[in-house]
Amino acid sequence: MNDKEEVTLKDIAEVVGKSVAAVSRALHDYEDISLETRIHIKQVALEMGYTPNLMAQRLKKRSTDTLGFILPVLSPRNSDPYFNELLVGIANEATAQGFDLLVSTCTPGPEEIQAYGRLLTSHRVDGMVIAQPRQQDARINLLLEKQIPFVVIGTPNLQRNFLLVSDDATTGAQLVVNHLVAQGHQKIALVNTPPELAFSLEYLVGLQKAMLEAGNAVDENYLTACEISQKGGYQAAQMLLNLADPPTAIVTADDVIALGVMAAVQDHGLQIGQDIAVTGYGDILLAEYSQPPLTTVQRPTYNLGQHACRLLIQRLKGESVPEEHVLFKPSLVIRQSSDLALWL
Amino acid sequence: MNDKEEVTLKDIAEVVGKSVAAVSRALHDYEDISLETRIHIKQVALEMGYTPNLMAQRLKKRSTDTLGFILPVLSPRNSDPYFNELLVGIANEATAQGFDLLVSTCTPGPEEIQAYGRLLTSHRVDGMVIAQPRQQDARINLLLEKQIPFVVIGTPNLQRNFLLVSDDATTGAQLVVNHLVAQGHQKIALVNTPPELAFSLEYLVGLQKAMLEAGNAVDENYLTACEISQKGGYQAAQMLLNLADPPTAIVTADDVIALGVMAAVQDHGLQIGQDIAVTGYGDILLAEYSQPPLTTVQRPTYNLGQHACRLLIQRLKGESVPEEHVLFKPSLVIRQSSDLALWL
DNA sequence: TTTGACTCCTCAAACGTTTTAGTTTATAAT
DNA sequence: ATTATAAACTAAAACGTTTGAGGAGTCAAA
Repeated sequence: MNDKEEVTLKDIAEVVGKSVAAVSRALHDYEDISLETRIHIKQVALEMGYTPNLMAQRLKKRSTDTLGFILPVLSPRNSDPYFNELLVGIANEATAQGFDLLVSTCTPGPEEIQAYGRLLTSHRVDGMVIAQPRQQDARINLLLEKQIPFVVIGTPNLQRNFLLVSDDATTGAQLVVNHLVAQGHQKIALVNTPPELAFSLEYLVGLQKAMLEAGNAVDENYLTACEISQKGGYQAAQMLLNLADPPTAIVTADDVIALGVMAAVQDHGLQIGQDIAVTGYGDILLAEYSQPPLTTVQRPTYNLGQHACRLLIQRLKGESVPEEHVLFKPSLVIRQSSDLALWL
Repeated sequence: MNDKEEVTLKDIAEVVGKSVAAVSRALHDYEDISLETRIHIKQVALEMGYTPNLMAQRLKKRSTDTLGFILPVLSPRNSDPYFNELLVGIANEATAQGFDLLVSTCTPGPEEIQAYGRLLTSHRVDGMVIAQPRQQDARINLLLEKQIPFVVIGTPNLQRNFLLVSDDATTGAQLVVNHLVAQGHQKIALVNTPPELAFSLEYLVGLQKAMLEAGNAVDENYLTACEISQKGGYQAAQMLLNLADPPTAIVTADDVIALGVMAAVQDHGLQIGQDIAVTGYGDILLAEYSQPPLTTVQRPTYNLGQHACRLLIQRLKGESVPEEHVLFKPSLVIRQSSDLALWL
């Protein structure tokens, strides 16, 4: 009846006529409580609708069974589908393992590190998930310094001792370039993600490597970058298309950018996939339904999140983590934005 | 040096030679501690790098300053941009107000209610944010029954005593239909969201009302619905286009659905915006960059999340909440998918 | 000298657990 | 009759904080 009164161990203890300690031990299946009593206590606990007070447990155990994840947000409206899929992967795995997930947002920049500090302070979380690492990542330094367990979801070009789950951007870029070269393209331009991202370097390396192997020169004017948004892609593409000698293919380092590029190309009066090829990276759901459908590199985003979370929890539980670095291989998804043969 | 040792009130008390109680009171600016002492204690606390142990505070205060939000996820890959924008709005506001946000995921269905139960149990969160309410919403019943504070982000057609922030789908639908009628359309079809959503009913009502006012008959065959995904929209559109007397305009209740519809229309060899009009709802970022740009109803998603969060926190803090229901007015964004004049 | 008021502080309980170090009782071995 | 062993439990401390009640000291008024 008395809905608002929480049932505590003490209440149970009174009912069964045992000590609080006995009740606690019984519920945790300690062998030094007789089986009979254990069963009885559990029964009573169930009947009384007992649920342990998490805060008390956490205070005592000095751990929170909670992970933290900070969503980088460029602007209120702008949120990358990549992070959502990642978030779902992380959240699902955390839930499956009985962990809570604390999500915060912040715009990348100087205050970002404060947001992290806030979360790390006061035993709010046991560990953190870091996405989209940068070349010099203050967040990683902070976590290393504070000795908070964490896992990074990013690219393998980070050499440090921490858990890392990544896709292989270099290979991804090579797959794209090889495909375009096979389609007869020589004038291949790049719209990369911002240079401070660890990803960007790797993608650029892959592109250059593949171009070199194909005996294709890399035109400096063709190498651009922009923030990860349609707008950024749109503007970058405009620039490329206005060059004296415009490219015949535009490789982008992100599907969201590619969508912007495609809009610019179309506004320029060109036919995507016929006059000019466009490719993306990530294979977000929209890639398949864009007009025309976008050739892109499939990144196992959900699995990245899931696996990262799993690794982090393993480490938190003190289990030995089999591999510190896990690398997912990308694959190319060829659609009409880059393949003439598909237009028939 | 001793990095891992947390500074506690006791440590400070020893240093300043006062009691733990005095330190606690000083840090909370109690008047019964002399100003001098207060300043001194705060100074020392700062120097020692004291941060309160949140779990201890929460245990004592019996509140967590944490909100819960459960992301409905149709499938691992499929996550609606709407929820992300909502999430960002909620998370930003929560952070701004010093609240934590616990995010969980679940697929709508029978186990969903367990996910909610898990979060509500054990003082994990002080309040919940519910999005995308349904006609008979078990979640809302659960929360009412358990007497947990919550806010619903949805549509105003829910008559109950709880905090509610909503956009006006009925008006949104009317705006769309009026626009299409003005464009000369008579054969207007609807691809609605699933009927169990509170939103769907309201959208349908708006559409019917506007049609009636325009003296337009509503053809039963034109009224369809599907899950919120491109695929769903694609299939629904295929059906509509294969009718003996296909519509000249397809109104959808969600931008994501609209993107699928557009793909189907194009695969059908029709020119969107010229042969047939397509509209969406939500004005997600992609709507502007789709090909052609999508006419849609602008929903202030970020603000919905932000405002809902603000209301909930107000209630949790015991402040009186000015209005129980807040209604945001939608506006129509006309783009080429529905307006011939824009094609010149 | 008592009384009261005021200032500045301390005591100790409380929040709900978990866990260490026992205690009690019964039974078995010496 | 003593001692060891085991089984089934309990008392109490601990986690770090907050808070109501109260105490010591000072000062002024009666």
